[in-house]
Amino acid sequence: MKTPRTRIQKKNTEAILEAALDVFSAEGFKGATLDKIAKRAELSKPNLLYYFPSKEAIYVALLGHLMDTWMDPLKEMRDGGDPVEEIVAYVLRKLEMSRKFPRESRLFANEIVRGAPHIRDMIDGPLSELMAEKAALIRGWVKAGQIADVDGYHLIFSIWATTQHYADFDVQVRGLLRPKGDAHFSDAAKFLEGFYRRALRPN
Amino acid sequence: MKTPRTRIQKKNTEAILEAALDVFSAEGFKGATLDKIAKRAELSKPNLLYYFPSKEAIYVALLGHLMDTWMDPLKEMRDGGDPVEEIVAYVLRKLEMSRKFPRESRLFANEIVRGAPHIRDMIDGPLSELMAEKAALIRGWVKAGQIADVDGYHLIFSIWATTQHYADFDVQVRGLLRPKGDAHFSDAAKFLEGFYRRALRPN
DNA sequence: GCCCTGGTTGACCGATTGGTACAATTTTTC
DNA sequence: GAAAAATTGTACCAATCGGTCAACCAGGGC
Repeated sequence: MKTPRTRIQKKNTEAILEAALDVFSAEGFKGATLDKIAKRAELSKPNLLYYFPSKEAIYVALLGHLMDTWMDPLKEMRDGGDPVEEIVAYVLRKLEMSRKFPRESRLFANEIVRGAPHIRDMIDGPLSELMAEKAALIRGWVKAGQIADVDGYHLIFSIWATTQHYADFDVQVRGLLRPKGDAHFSDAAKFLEGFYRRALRPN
Repeated sequence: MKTPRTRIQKKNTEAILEAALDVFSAEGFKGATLDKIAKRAELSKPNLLYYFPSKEAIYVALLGHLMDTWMDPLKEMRDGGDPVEEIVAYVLRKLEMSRKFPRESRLFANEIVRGAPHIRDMIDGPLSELMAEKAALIRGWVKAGQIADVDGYHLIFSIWATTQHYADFDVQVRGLLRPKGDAHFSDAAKFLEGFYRRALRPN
């Protein structure tokens, strides 16, 4: 279903993708069933397969749409003002993504844990290039003495890990922070901001 | 299968759990099948169900055995020498676990992402208590001015996230670090050690 | 030899699943 | 408003999966 031609097509494909995101992110690819997706989208199962050729096609459509928005925050980390603030801003942007799009984060996590069978070429291609570019940017900052001596790749890994943790391991975080209720995202922001600022401060 | 009574029982239950760890960690609970586990354990499917009452029982047995060893490194973080070194040592211990037991880490990640349906009581119980204890320990270090002002819970979350990332997202890490080959765990150790040391240094 | 207990298996079953056939219906187009 | 195209639900199929069952085997003690 590449170019929706009618209003009803657009509405239904959107409903399907929305429902599929719900189900796939909660149950994984194998755990999700077309019946569950159909029910949540308020469509019949054959109707799903009228808009998408297969279960896998729905999944791939979701992942494809996701990858771009997932890489955007990193693209915005540029050479400009204070490098430390630039990186901290990226951390907070990424954490905000975890807060606003936890389902997308879990879908992505699921795919990677399973060996990324559907997006391997994305990782080896566009993501790899973006990563190399930003790692080089960080290397430049290090050489200029503007931030502490860190490896760009592992710094970015640590940012991904710490921020996505709040989406992917949400149940654990909430379970352990229960007395504190629901305000843990702003606590996390405060912690990460201070943490990265101290760790990156030159000298 | 609580207490293996014969030699052959012990051998087979171990073979089953080993094979199940392989399959469950790679494909998730739903994605794993008894046939795959049986084949990898070189046993017949009914034979599996002679030793374990159900697929879920195998899974639960794995998780139960895992939780303890997973919490051990944190237990060892005690009040003693330099708090910064104590925390850094914990980070490296945890990273070493990711290197040596990636399947266990992925199994755990899978369970949590899915909402931890089988180990929720473990999280709300023993893990919660351990976490509270260690968070209090960290709070003490902060109040004594021995480490920077950080929240204990979020510090521990960040350690879990950064270290487990190398096991759970192994495919992505390897894909992006490809030119560097396989030695990325020692690079990660160096990065994390410097990172946490700088971020935790008092003042 | 014989038995007995632990261990093993091929054949099978019911439930679920992804996907299809097709007729019925609605919407668009002229 | 009728023909054409797009959309939708009912019934169904083949494959797969977790689990069962009755029969069978191994080998040590008598």
